[in-house]
Amino acid sequence: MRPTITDIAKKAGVSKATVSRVLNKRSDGVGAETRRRVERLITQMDFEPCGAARSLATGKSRSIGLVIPDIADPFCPLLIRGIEDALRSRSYGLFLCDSDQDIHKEKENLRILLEKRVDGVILSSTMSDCDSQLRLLEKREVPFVLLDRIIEARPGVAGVYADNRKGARMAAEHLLAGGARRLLFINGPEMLSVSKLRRVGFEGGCAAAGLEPSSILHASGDYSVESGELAAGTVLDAGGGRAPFDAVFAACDRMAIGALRALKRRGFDVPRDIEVVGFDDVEPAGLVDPPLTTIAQPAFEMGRSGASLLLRLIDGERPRSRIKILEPTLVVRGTTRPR
Amino acid sequence: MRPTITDIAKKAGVSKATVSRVLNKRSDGVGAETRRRVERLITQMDFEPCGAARSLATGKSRSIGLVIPDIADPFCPLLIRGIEDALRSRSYGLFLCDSDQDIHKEKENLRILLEKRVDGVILSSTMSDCDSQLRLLEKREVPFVLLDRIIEARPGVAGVYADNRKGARMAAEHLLAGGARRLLFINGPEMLSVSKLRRVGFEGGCAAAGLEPSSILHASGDYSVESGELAAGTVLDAGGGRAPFDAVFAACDRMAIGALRALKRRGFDVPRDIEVVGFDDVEPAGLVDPPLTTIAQPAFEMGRSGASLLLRLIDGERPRSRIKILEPTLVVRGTTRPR
DNA sequence: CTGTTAGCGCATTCAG
DNA sequence: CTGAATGCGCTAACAG
Repeated sequence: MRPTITDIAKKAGVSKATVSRVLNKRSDGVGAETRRRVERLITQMDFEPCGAARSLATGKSRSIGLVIPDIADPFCPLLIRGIEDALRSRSYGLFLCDSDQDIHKEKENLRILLEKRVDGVILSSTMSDCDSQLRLLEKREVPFVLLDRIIEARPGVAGVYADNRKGARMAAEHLLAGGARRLLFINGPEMLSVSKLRRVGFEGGCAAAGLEPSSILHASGDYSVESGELAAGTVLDAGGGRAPFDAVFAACDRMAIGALRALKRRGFDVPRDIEVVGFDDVEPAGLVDPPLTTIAQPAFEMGRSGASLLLRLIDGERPRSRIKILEPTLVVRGTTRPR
Repeated sequence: MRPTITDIAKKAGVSKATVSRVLNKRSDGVGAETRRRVERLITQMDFEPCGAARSLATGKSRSIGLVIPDIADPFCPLLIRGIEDALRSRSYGLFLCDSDQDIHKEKENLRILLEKRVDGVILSSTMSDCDSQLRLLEKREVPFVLLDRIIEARPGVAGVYADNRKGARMAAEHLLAGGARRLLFINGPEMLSVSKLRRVGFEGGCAAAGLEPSSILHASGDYSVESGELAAGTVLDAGGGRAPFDAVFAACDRMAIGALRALKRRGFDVPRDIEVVGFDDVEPAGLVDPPLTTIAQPAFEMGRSGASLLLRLIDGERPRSRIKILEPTLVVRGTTRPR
């Protein structure tokens, strides 16, 4: 059987309370000699305190939950890395839930997390226009922070995001600076705040440069490579032999990679004939040929600061700024010409 | 405050025991009328049982732990998908731990999981020649299954793997069938069982075709793109203008992609001049140009069956076969010529 | 500095 | 079919 605090106490000839004290590293209340004796026993029997019992007694579980839309998205691992980095020092556990882009599974996952009595939740939601998940969390008074994805009905809640508007604007500016005037914009599902913001930013960037936003060609995909290829391919094929655009901006790298493929398959030279810019800067972006010029999101940092914000909320702090906007950066690679 | 079983019991005018019975869906012991009343209250107050209390009372936590070497490896998400798939139906929680390729962090993670009192552990270990982690688990009698990575000192423990030897042999056969005779083999760290097996398989495949294994050029990397590029580049540059090999097999896709890049940068035409085969079949493999021919591992299935095997062990079953070997498949894409 | 006591929320006997 | 009692392992007052 696993040793319990009682076993240790007996063997050490002290009370459970004393063992508990050394376990929790309380500096006061235990004599140096006693402490050493107990500590020795603890490592000797290699006793590990029962999290469940602790949790029951203290009301905190020392674990948090992470709910993400799709772990297969290469953006996620970076977030998780950042989260783990922030958690490690505090030795918190991380419950991972993939909601598979399904709002029902998302709620179901949240329920499970509540049962597990996680101390807090990091939520990267599948939907922008639904806040019933949040009500659940609030009702239970479980601290949470939104990551990457905004929930529009709740502008004030804690969250960490990239500046999507700005990033998209940077993409527009970069393309325009290269001389492109006929643009194709492949956006993700508009039910995601992220998509909307990127559209607004991109159109804004164009407008600022005197380009009629209505002149922009629009297409949309679901953030997959295939959808990007399909979107670009469709527009291309509708245009007969000549391409109806000379640059494309896709709202994520995967779709940009799809577009790149569509272009190459039809014999266009990227970046000479047509330029391509993506968004995210996930691993595959640097691997395709030519390597993708893209707007990089600081994913690791996003995860890290999201988790540390959550930890602060859990600790009962009331940080002045509960919302953190991270700066995207333009990473120029091979799908745009040198300026 | 969160409602407890006691609150429900009071409001329903029954005892806690009765509420507990309906909570656990015990078919016997509760009248239909009473049951309905309690159920209504439960959803009305939307009460969720406290996992910690349950765990303490029953000795099981309804959650398992997953320890992986590096979540940034694109192979992981697929595993996790499979695991979640198997877990979902049983509504188990999943604790995720990334050990960052560090055996000490791996043990540390295991400790945390033990404290959390997970019902079982899925371990994809960072090292092949170390089994002290396993002793910890065994001492605590926590069921576990190994995933993807073998621990050599423990041939008998439960695990799910791909047939690495066979996969590598298939790679050799494919390359040889294409007429290649001068081979470069870029392997991963030999401290990983997976690497050893792939080497044995590859050399075996060559030998079977009458190719002296000693004639194979060897290089090694750490499973990263950069290391693959470096390895291939070094051999290439040592060979002067002409390549000292006409085909390369890398022990993982990332290194193969790196090799591909090294080749292209030096002006070699893949697959005309030199052929390349990878291993894993992760997402980037299909994205590079030309798309990578590779040996696919059934990662999702690996995760799924690993998790369901673990679940069976947790349930106290003694499955006849505690080891499952999955079949790899050859995926022919663009880095090898048509046969 | 240390021990005693009383729960935390639930499952599980055992009675009725 | 239902209730009362007990304990899971630990922490947190409160005494001494």
